[in-house]
Amino acid sequence: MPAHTTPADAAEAVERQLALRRFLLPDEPGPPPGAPGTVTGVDVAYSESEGNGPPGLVAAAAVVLDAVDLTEVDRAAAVGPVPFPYVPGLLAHRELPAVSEALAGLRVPPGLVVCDGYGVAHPRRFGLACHLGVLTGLRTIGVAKTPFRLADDRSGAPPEPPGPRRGDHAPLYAPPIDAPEGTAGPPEVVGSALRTRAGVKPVYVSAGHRVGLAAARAHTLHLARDFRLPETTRRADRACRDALARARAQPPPPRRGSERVIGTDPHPGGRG
DNA sequence: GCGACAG
DNA sequence: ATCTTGTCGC
Repeated sequence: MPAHTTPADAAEAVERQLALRRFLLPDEPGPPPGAPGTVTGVDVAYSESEGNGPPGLVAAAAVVLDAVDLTEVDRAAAVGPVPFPYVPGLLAHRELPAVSEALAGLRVPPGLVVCDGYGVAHPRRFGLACHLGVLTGLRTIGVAKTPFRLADDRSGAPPEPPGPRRGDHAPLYAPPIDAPEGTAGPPEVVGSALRTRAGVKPVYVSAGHRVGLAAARAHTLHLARDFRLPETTRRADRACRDALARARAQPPPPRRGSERVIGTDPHPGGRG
């Protein structure tokens, strides 16, 4: 699989998604939650691009946990200039260059990768979790903190909330994609609003690469036993913030190719 | 045309 | 995501 190159604009970014989507693999029986192995969390943090001051930076971190006791096994980070503007539906092009770099820096197999965002619960069924999976070949799932407007109607109505108990879940629907010609079939289930803790807002789970929705939910529940978010996401969030803080304190070293800077593509382009 | 819109 | 004041609770 070719390395992710930064699209010149939104149209090109969408084309890239549609092309890569062909390589997305379906559910496959992987290690069940808690089975011996590793599970990895990835996340990114940004620094403000203050006019003529500091350039916009994106720091990514990958934290590997022991799948049995959730203790940390390894971690890696990467920092580089923000390669693409924030556009709903195109998040992968903004975050994945740094995330891939961080994953490449790990010394142990990542196992299942838990992303902070969506998988197939996406306008084109190719959220960042799917994108990362296709790029790396790793098994991935997406766990987002807020709902995405995928409603089959324009009411703007949020997803139906899941039941009140931990483990309760409700379907996330989206209009059919790949509809031949106005063949607007029934809405499809693309994810789940999952209650990981009683009395707390749900998280939004969707399948990524080589992992189905049921397995994605099961893993999420296992990783989010004591908190609303998966332990993987919590650790990665902390790690990328730390990495960003270190990068800001120690600006880019002289050009000697020692510290690899990534995403050097200028011309981010804009929206439509 | 206008609003909504993962992180 | 990031920026912020303030409040509640262990």
